[in-house]
Amino acid sequence: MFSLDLSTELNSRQIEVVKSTEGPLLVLAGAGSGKTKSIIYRVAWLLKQQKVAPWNILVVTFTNKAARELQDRLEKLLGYSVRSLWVGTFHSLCLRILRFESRHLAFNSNFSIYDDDDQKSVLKKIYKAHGFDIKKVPLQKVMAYLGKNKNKLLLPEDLDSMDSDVAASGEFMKSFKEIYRLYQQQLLLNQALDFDDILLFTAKLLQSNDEVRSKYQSMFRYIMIDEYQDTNYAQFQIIFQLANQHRNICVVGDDDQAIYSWRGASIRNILEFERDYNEVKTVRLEQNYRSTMSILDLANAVIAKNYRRHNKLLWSELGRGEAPELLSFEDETQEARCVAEKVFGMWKSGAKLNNIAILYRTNAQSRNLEYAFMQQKIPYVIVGSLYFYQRMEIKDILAYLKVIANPDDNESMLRIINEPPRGIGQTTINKLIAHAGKYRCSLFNCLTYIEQISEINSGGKRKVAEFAQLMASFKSLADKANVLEVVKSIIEELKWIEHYRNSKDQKDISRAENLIEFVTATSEFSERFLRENERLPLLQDYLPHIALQTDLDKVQDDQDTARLMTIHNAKGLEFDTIFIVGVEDELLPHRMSMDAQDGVEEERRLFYVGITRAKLKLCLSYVKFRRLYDTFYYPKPSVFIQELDPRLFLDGKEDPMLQMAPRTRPKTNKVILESEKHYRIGQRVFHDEYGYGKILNVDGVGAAATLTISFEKGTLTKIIGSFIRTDNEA
DNA sequence: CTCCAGATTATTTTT
DNA sequence: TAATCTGGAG
Repeated sequence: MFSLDLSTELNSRQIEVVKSTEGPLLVLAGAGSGKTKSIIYRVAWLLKQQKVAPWNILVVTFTNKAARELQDRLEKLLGYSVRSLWVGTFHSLCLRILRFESRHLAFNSNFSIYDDDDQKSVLKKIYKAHGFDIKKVPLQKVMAYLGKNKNKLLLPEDLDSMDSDVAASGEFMKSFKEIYRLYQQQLLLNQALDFDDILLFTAKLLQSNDEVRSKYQSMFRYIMIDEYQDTNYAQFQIIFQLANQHRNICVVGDDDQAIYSWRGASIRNILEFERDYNEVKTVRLEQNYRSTMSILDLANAVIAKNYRRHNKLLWSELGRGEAPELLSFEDETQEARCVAEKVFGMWKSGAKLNNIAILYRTNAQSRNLEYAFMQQKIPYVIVGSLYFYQRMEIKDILAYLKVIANPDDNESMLRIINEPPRGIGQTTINKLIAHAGKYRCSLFNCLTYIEQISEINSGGKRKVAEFAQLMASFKSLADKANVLEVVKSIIEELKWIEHYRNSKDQKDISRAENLIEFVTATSEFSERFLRENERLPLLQDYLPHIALQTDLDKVQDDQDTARLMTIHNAKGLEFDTIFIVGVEDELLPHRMSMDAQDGVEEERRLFYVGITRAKLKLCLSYVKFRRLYDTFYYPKPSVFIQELDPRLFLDGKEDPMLQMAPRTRPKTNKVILESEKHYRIGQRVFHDEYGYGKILNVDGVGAAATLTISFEKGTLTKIIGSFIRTDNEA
């Protein structure tokens, strides 16, 4: 008889997490404190000891990868597979609910899912059709606001009754509301949801429909949420609704690792869990099983400077270890070269490259590193830079699949109607769009009676008819055949591989390879689906799965290559050796986040996340000279370092840079000296006549510099530095 | 449709 | 600075 041996595997706090199954439980789990392990044992305990049925348990993770890993480790522990357990991301959970409950919605169950690119292209069409000015209503800002509002569960009609957002001026808000309304209308017409809608409509459905709510409430007797610090309001509401009957909700997280507030995540959720749910039991996991004490001392010292946090102190029994190193370099090139040399040295003395990671704040920083690694001939991979499913050719074939499953999806239809080129030109397409708009039908629908559309000339008609026939044949295949057959058939019929292979462009060659990889991925899905469900995987089974996949995260783990990535991407990972480069003011903390206290605190958490990835060795570095676009400047070491006791670092000797002695340097063209520099790109400034604005470019030095400034009232102009004021002067 | 030149824009991005 | 996007011309 299987029994769970908790005491040999877990510490007393972790056991408390496992056994406190009834009522709300808040687990404050520091970095590396074995929280995933605790969750896994908790699920196993519920299943084995409490005899809870697997379908009564819901575990929500933040990434597909984490979900898969959790499921795998659980099955390993139990020794058998538990299929009916609900393990997944918020989006996958919500997608399942929405598809199943579609009769309560304005969408049919085959709705498409739009990613950011699709979203952008829908918005652009709205701009064009309704004459919105991209200068006055920036697309970026609109997209950010769309997300913000949806994450707060605010639909266009909710905005009217509210006072407009303080940060946005009246005119922007007026246009935004209109665009938001039109955008939702467009999505409905296309039978599509964007990522935020998936959460939004699930939350709304659970709030408004008693029948649906109580069905899921009674189903989910035990709920566990990982990475609770990164949940947003919509996710909070979903969980709040689901947990309201049994109230056996366990949230696990670390407020110190909240680094996604700019995506709508609210640190409030974890800070105020105790207020949201009464009679909460709180368990702190502070013992770290990852890093040596000298690394944890640094981590503790860094994060202690934050105000808005639950107090925690990490400790481990792994010994003091080597003290973190703090290095300074002349410039980025030297920094990159030295990091590469160090990595090379470790590699030669037997270290595994896949135990080494180099972390940076912005993607742009990877270039120097890549170059240095290439020079040293060190194998490396950049983690998470290019997303497989975001590639052009992959999005193309996905668009085919989407249209076949959901004929109302005009957005995808427009993407493929002439891809690969089949002689259906813009003129014909415009006529089709006009016709579809006039008769309120989908483009797909128009294709089927193309002969009756008099505006289109006979050549166009013939081409369109051919295309319509092709799509019809795909559709009938998709109704009954394995999705793998559908994918293969599309690629073959369109002669896609040949099309790319015949091209002289190197990019097209790799596109052909990507298509083949897509077939492989489909085939893997098909096999697994057959095994688990004992029936043929249809297109409808594949699309929801694939829509939520971001990366084809396989290969990498086993290859012995050094890892380069942003600090954000390093979250949840661990390495023997960590380098963090560019630990400078205006880079970490990033200049764009330095205006607000909250922004700086989040940057500090980001730094903390980076530090706590290291198991044995940590090396931080900054440079004295850096280039930003066409401007040169002398950065200071990050405040996050300056505010620390230097003895936390190797040698502990005072770096001259850290004492901030005034430096004298030869004047070079375009170089802005620290002592003279008053203005930086992105800085917020004030002008008596124009009001507040943001510096777009700095030409020259000090008060005499010519500044290009975009003022919030809409003026864009060049001004001599002495005519404006900065916040520091105010 | 395709190509080129000028314009534009540059933080992070679990889904 | 440099990469990507856009629109107009051919």
